[in-house]
Amino acid sequence: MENKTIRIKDIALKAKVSTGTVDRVIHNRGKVAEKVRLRIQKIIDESNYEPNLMARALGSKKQYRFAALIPDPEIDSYWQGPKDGIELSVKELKQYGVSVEQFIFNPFDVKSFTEKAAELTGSTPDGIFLSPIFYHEILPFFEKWKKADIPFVLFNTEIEDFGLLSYIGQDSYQSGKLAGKLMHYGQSEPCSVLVVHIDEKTSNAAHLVKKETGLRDYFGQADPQGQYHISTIELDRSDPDDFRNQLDRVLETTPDLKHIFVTTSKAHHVAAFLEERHAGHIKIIGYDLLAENLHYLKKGTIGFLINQNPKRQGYLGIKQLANFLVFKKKVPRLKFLSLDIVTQENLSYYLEEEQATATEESVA
Amino acid sequence: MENKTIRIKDIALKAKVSTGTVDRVIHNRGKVAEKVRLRIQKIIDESNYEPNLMARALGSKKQYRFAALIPDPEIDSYWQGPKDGIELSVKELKQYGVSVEQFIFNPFDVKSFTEKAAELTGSTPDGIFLSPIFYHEILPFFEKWKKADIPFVLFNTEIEDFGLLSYIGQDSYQSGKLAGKLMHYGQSEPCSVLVVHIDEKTSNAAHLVKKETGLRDYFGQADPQGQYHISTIELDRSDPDDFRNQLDRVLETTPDLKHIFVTTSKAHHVAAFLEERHAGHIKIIGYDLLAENLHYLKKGTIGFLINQNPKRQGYLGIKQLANFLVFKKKVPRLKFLSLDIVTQENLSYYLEEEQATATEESVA
DNA sequence: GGTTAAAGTGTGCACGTACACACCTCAAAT
DNA sequence: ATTTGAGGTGTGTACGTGCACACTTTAACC
Repeated sequence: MENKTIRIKDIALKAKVSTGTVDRVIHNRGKVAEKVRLRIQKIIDESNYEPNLMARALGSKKQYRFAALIPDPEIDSYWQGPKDGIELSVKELKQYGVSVEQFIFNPFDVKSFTEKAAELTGSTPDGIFLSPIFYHEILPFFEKWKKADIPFVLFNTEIEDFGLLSYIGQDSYQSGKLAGKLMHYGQSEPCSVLVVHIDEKTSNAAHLVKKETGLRDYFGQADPQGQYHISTIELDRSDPDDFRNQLDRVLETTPDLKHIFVTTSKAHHVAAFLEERHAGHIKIIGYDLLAENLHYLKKGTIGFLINQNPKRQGYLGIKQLANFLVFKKKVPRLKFLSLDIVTQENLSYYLEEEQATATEESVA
Repeated sequence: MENKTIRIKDIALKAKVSTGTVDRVIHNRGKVAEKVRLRIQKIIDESNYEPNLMARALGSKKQYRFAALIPDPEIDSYWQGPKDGIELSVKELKQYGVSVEQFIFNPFDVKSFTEKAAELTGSTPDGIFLSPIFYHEILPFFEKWKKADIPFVLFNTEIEDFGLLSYIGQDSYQSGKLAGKLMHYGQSEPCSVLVVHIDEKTSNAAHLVKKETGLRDYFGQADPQGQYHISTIELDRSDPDDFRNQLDRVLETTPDLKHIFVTTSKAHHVAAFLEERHAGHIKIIGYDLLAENLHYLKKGTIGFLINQNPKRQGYLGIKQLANFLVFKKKVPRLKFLSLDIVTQENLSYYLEEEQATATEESVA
């Protein structure tokens, strides 16, 4: 019934004014007599007018410059995903005048991070997209952006309300629980479980701690008698000897170790170690579809990988900014991506998805 | 560098013709001198011109009428997913002049199916989207559509090449393999496994057979000695007594039964039966996030559900038609959706996704 | 050489919105 | 009484493409 799309022209006709005046009311610019403004606004509301985004984009030559602050994929290949996602969304959005400047920093170098963040801030972008992997260092920048009224979207690492527009990523706690479930399912007798944090200090990476807590809480509920024994170690590959020694010690002292949960995307390092030690009875659950991880997933050393959808995070993040700034839509403050369980058997579909997202999506 | 988007006007300028002539070359309509056509085509190719879809949609008042042939969600709630997906995509595509007429049939009544299919054909739509759940009955329609040059997209149930534009759904064989993996993972000693087909005759539902074959092949590889014993039954709820009797017989004769694989979305019926019989040690793997299934997933009777993404199937199917007809893009003949493993722990994200797809997607 | 039709080409408007500019009105200041 | 300026309002063009229409050229025929 409401077949006819209502246009500015129709509103103008109804309100007995020109399209220009309606335009002024819609965009809240220029001068309009209060009486007329009210009359027009009422008609707009009642007719639930929806602007034609295509015509709008066509007529407007406004440019939106976004800035993205991401770690160097050359240094940690995990970050290739978000980067690809960003570039994919740009491809789709450039028709609407959106461009994204990337600021790449070294994830192992705080100075590089702050430098690039400062550089980004200096470029006065219209919107910002970043992974705040250095918690303490990023806070002052949040303040600045807030003052300058530049919306920013976080991804991958969640930080509670600091004036951010929205967060995109996983619920770390819940992913830990899921890892627990996967270990526990089908396990007929209790065993020991090891949690491994690699290459990131838990003091500055709250999401790793959340993952561990999730796992422990799962067993807390599923195994109230505490028959499963859970221990934790922090490893650092910068000292290869220490890396092996620590793991060796665990293997020796924990003969009934059956499962290892690696909270970062570096599960493959643990897998390589286990193969070396011929400990094929121990299964690993880790994160992310890095080529190195997939190698061990196919061999069975890694049982499951939880996909954090890095590409989708990048894609949706930029989309989110565009939805807010370009399309003036309301955006959810929290966007939790699904916790995809990846095994050898369903792997290919998640890899394919990485490539095929482009053609299927569409405006809204 | 390649910053400037190239327009028809630019091409016309370069080729020393008017925009009208370029338009004729692009759309292959009207008369153009061969020499000029080649000259223009060359410039188009070299400049990798991409038409501005917004301007195109704005200027064209062409309407696209699609038709969807789907089972009645009132009768089998699984089909609510595709229906929602269809309506979601329409919401996004109506700006481009796309509308979809739905033809709803009774999935348990062949006559209803053929009737609606005939009705649909009579409406001469520009594109067709359907789930060909009655294999034999749909073939003659394929012929008709092929002759009338109406592209059709299949979903949910795959049928090999019959002139279809593309298929959207899961790789059934692979999903059976995945079910095998999930059963086998962590299972420390061999056991018996039961495959259950409910409410669909395997003779007319090739995808159910594929699932079973996938499961059997998994164990064939993972358990070459054949220590796991796999049996199959076909159930029909239209005869409740027979339903129970058959299951009871299996329980009696198979004391080491640990896993049941239900190949349709009806796992909840088996779960209800198991609870009645207090057979909590048997775990079920089934398909799809129906409310009834979720009930038992949360209680643990159902261990995993494989999500077939019904909503996404509907969404992408219509999108696919639009990509082909409206945006003149090439579309893949096969679009396998991911095999999502759903448990109690990651359930909410797949449910949320059902709602939140709308705002995130965009043209391309 | 003139008529005719077909082949080939150019022009101009429409789509719905944004925005610059021109204009009109009326009161206050000169 | 004229100027000034601000408050209001309308008009027209641009955005890139699709498409109808009008126009020009070419060749063929009597």
